[in-house]
Amino acid sequence: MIDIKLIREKPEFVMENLKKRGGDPEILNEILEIDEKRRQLLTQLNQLRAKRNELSKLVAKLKAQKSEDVQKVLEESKDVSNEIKELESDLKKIEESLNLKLLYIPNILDDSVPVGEDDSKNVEVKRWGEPRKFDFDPRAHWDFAEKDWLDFERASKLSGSRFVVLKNKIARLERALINFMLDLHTKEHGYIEIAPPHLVRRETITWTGQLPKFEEELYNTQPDDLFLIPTAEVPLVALHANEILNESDLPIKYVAYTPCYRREAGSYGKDVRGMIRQHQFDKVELVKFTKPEDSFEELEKLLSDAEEVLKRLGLPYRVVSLCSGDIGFGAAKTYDIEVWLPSYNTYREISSCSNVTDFQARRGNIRYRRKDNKLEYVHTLNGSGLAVGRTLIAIIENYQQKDGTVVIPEALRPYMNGLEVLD
RNA sequence: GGAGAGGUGGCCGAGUGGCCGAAGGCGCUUGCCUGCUAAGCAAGUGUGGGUUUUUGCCCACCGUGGGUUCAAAUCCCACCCUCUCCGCCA
Repeated sequence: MIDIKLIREKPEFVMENLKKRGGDPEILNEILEIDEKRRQLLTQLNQLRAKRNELSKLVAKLKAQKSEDVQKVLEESKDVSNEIKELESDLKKIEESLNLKLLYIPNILDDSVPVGEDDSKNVEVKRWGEPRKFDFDPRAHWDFAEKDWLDFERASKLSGSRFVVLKNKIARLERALINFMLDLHTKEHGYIEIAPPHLVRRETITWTGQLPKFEEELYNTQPDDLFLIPTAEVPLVALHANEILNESDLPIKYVAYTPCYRREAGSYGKDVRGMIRQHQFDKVELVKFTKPEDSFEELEKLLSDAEEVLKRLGLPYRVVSLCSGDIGFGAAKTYDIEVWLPSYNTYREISSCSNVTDFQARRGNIRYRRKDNKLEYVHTLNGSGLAVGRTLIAIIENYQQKDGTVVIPEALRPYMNGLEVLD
């Protein structure tokens, strides 16, 4: 949620921002119109309420004096009260419609975000590592299904398309990856490990921005109206909703491993082969709460914490800064980390690191008290560190050998009981 | 699922119709005091909104939404949430 005052005071700025994202700026005019109406009504209402308060005091006073004028004042006050009731009901409707519209406005972009319509305008920031040259035809990860590692057929028997069953040593490698990532971020990067709920309330997921706009992307459970989390970002950010944090506690850094559940509505036909795009995937997520003045610096650190995972695994990657048309709804700035995948002969997203500034803090009312006792919204940041399923794919594809076996990256061997090769 | 208790400011907690935006305590800020720290003393300290050039003025907020009343933290109704005990259960 962005500040209504910003829309009121700099409408052309907010409009420009919306255009850069490819949104329709007309909604802003609607908001301004409703806001104007709201303030008029509020002024009128406040005057009436002031009058009622005054008359009520007068009643108390006259009653104490046993004055005969009481009856007249009571009647007048009753009239005022009725008028107030009507205006209050009008105001409520107006505020509901205003709030709903505000929930659909995306965050303000940082100046450094490249302007462009789609992912072709994303800007590469850096590269690390060299894509390996194969002296044989490398297999795509789904070709390893025949080794009885990945079972797509049985998965679809159980759950439909976009699910996979991991078997044997690959299942174990997945578990090793999770532990490796959690250990790295907790022991070396200073994150606190959290094991959050995977089902959350409608309210919770509104705080973080996935609702109301992206409901069709989420799995909803009935009859309790709980949502399966699409990312651990949701419960991690919501941990401090409606709280006032201490300045001295910031930045707060959390890491959590969870499965993520996404309906992937609107991505029909995309990445149908293999396990690149699944309805359920494992992810280790990083979340930070920071002071506003620190958030962009913390984004760079968050990015580097995520990059470190790929460096230790020896997987070549590049970092791109997402352009205005490709960046997410709540983000002010986003870096994607893309890992080299031989099967696609290109880099594919494996992590997304964003500074959400005060967008979620406003929605979830997450503030902190400065030394001068003033309250201020924190900034929230999130990033994958990393998407585990895609990391698994990257390892299989990048570390495969001619005989169909896969070398285990050294950093993972302690988590695999010293095993060096998957066969 | 059954029975009960409860949701008040950053925290704890008092408050059953007007004198309550709310006692008291803790915490925090500032000043004094003190070799240092701690303690002590004094003052200050809720949030949000509208309006205003400023000082200010006004309004709302005691889980949420309705209702009763001239007037609601306080009375009534519904809902949400938390806790305790019992049952069931990994």
